[in-house]
Amino acid sequence: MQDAPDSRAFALHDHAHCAGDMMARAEALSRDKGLRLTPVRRRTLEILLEAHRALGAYDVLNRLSAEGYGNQPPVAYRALEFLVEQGLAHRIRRLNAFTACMHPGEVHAPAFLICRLCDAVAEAPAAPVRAALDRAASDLGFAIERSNIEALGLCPACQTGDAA
Amino acid sequence: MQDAPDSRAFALHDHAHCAGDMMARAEALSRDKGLRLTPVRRRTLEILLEAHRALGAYDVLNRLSAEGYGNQPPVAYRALEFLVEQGLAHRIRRLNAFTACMHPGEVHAPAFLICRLCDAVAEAPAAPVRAALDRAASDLGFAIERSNIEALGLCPACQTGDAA
DNA sequence: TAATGTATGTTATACTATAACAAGTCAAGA
DNA sequence: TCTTGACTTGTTATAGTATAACATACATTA
Repeated sequence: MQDAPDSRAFALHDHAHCAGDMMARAEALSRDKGLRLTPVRRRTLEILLEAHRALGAYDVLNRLSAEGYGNQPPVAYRALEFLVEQGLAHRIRRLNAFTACMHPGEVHAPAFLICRLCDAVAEAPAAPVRAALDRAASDLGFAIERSNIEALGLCPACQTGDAA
Repeated sequence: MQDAPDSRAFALHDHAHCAGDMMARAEALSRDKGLRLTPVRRRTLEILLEAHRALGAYDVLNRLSAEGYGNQPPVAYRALEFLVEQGLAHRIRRLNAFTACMHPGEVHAPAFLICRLCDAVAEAPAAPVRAALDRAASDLGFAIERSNIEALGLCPACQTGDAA
């Protein structure tokens, strides 16, 4: 969980800018919704944005505790849970990890594309996927509240030099 | 992980029959592919079919060891891994659990509908979902090898008496 | 400022999963 | 038949993930 390339949408871009932008959006969102984006929570989100890849709860915890926050699991889990509930982060179950949301505030049902070689995680737009899923569910009379759509495979970069 | 109603497709049906049918298909599949459906593996599949819901690895392990098989985690994990690889069972990541596949042999990319009240798990046909996911992935140049599509919500039964 | 709800910190423990090695099984070829 | 090699099972040990429960601190509002 410590070493993976800095790639999220499998494309080069300006980290500092996208991270700053996300933080600004998170601030605005919290203000609007009357949420408390406390120091631990804010810092947790920053950590996810800086890492720019999926981090395990204990990775986050290590960083938090190194900065003077609590050093027990619930500290990280609670902050992460808050972020996920508010749509500021996502949980990648396949990796037992968390990642900052790249489209906070927007209604979206993301699909995650996980490269099995480099561990990069991309948040793909998945409105059509979610629509198809809703249809499949309603055919069975099931009402979806939340969904996890995750795919494992090879990112563009790893397909070319495909060693596996 | 011990108490949940016997429901998979949110519909009444003949367990004994569907379980027997699945075992027969598993046998045939193994013969055809030259696989070794050993006693532990066979029994593990039967356990999943009998439970008729998602079971944790340790639930399976308890049952196996009660019947004289090994009582250490790898025993269950290996049998379950085999079944998943052969398409005879599925792993439900959201529940850290496993469930027998209801369509072994057929090519299918299932979506799992998980009721948050009664924990029932349905394997929904999801070809259109998978197709949409493939499209979203290929737009980003990502090649999907395996996918997990899971949704949390309310099953038909729990929607009516909705206590939550 | 007292009361109330929320957030954080801590202790302890529960749950999930795998690495590594030993021993047994089985089938194919020497 | 014997042996080899691949595979399966069993076991020990440990790693990794997650939450319950309680105590303390903070913030908001009555």
